[in-house]
Amino acid sequence: MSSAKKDVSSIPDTRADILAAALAVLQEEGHASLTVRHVAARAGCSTIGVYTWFGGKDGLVDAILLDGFQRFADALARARPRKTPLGMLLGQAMAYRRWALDNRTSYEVMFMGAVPGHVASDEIQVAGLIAYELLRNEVVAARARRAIDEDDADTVAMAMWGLVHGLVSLEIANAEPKSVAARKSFHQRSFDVALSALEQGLLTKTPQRR
Amino acid sequence: MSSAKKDVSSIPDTRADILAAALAVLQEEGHASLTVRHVAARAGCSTIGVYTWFGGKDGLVDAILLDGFQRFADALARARPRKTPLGMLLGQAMAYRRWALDNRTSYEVMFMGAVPGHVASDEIQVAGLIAYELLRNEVVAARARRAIDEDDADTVAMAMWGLVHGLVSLEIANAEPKSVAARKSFHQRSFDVALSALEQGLLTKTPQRR
DNA sequence: GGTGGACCATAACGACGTTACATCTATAAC
DNA sequence: GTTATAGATGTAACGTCGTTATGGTCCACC
Repeated sequence: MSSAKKDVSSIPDTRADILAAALAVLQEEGHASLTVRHVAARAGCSTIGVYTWFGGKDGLVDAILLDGFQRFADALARARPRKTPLGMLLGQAMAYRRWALDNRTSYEVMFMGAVPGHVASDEIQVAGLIAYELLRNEVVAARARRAIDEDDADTVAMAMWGLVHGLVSLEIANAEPKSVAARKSFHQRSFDVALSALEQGLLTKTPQRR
Repeated sequence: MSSAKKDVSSIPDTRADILAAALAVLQEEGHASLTVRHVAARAGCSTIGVYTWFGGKDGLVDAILLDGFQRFADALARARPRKTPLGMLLGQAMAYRRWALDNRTSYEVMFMGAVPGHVASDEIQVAGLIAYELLRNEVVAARARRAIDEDDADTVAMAMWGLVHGLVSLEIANAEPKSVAARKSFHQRSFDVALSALEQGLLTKTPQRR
């Protein structure tokens, strides 16, 4: 701005700066500090930059979500391979929890509605489904090898997702930063028990009526 | 205010008026409209009333939460009795989902952080644990009758709660008001499958290591 | 040189939670 | 009956939020 003129390699500067600043704010200061003014100041521009490049705060958060979903899907896709189809499924569940705990602020924004008034655009909702597709594919694979005895893959995938999401979001919501290791191992254990139970249960045909 | 003087029976008026107005706003207009000014106007007083009787918006939301947790615990306690201990447990899970879907806005405030900056007071967090205790009691009862083969009741209760909360919050988050009945039955089915699978799994000792 | 458009800073708007200040009311003391 | 004290309340304001109207700067193109 004041010193040298921008060189050629940094023409589309401001947009990237703002997004980087927003991600940094989110990670270092939490969602409460994710304001247009603050992000703009950290990016070294005026608030208007957010409106020029993202259309407003909603657009900025959408960009944050897109980034988050991509990193999340990458983490799931890189889950350690297992020998059995059910093992693959459980491996994804563990990768899910691991990523969520390692990326709390992102997870909270992506799946726990941490940004107050935000409603995700259609495009972003589609991006969010990519991770679900990864899970669903493992269900289909497991079913093809008769490791799961339930007709509808979406039903099983949703059951799985709900279990994992629920436990993880309870764990994150309960998180006092100073919490003892005991709390962590408790959540870890609940997670393992729930997953094992689900694994056992998925091996048998589930009754239609209760 | 203008007409007749308040009669003796309505001395502690304003506090109840404000709380009722807040609950009405929440149910009829959603969390976005839950502002101090709006609630006060609906209660027929100035914004200062919220500060006099609740200490601020946080206190008002705490009162809303307290009301919600009580109604929620009542609903769980009134879950239809079943014959088996595991049946009782599953009955509570169903009552949980039923209440959450019938009281979406309350559930969103109570368990999904729908009110932006709100941090629940310690007292409220304790109130929230009452519902958990109901669930935990059923787990203990089931274990006493050897219907569950897992040592730690908290672990099982948390697994159960996580499953139910996760599925319900996904169902609520997905809720387009105009959504078709197909979506509902899909969630219903996922819920049943997950619950049945968990039921099967809880009948057997879960492995410690994976 | 002139022109149009993309980008941006300043300052403002309305709404939010909150609070300082003055007023009003009701009860207690004399 | 008068006065004093404490609590409840209304008005208006402060600071912050997302957002926008206004106007200026810079650059490609004719």
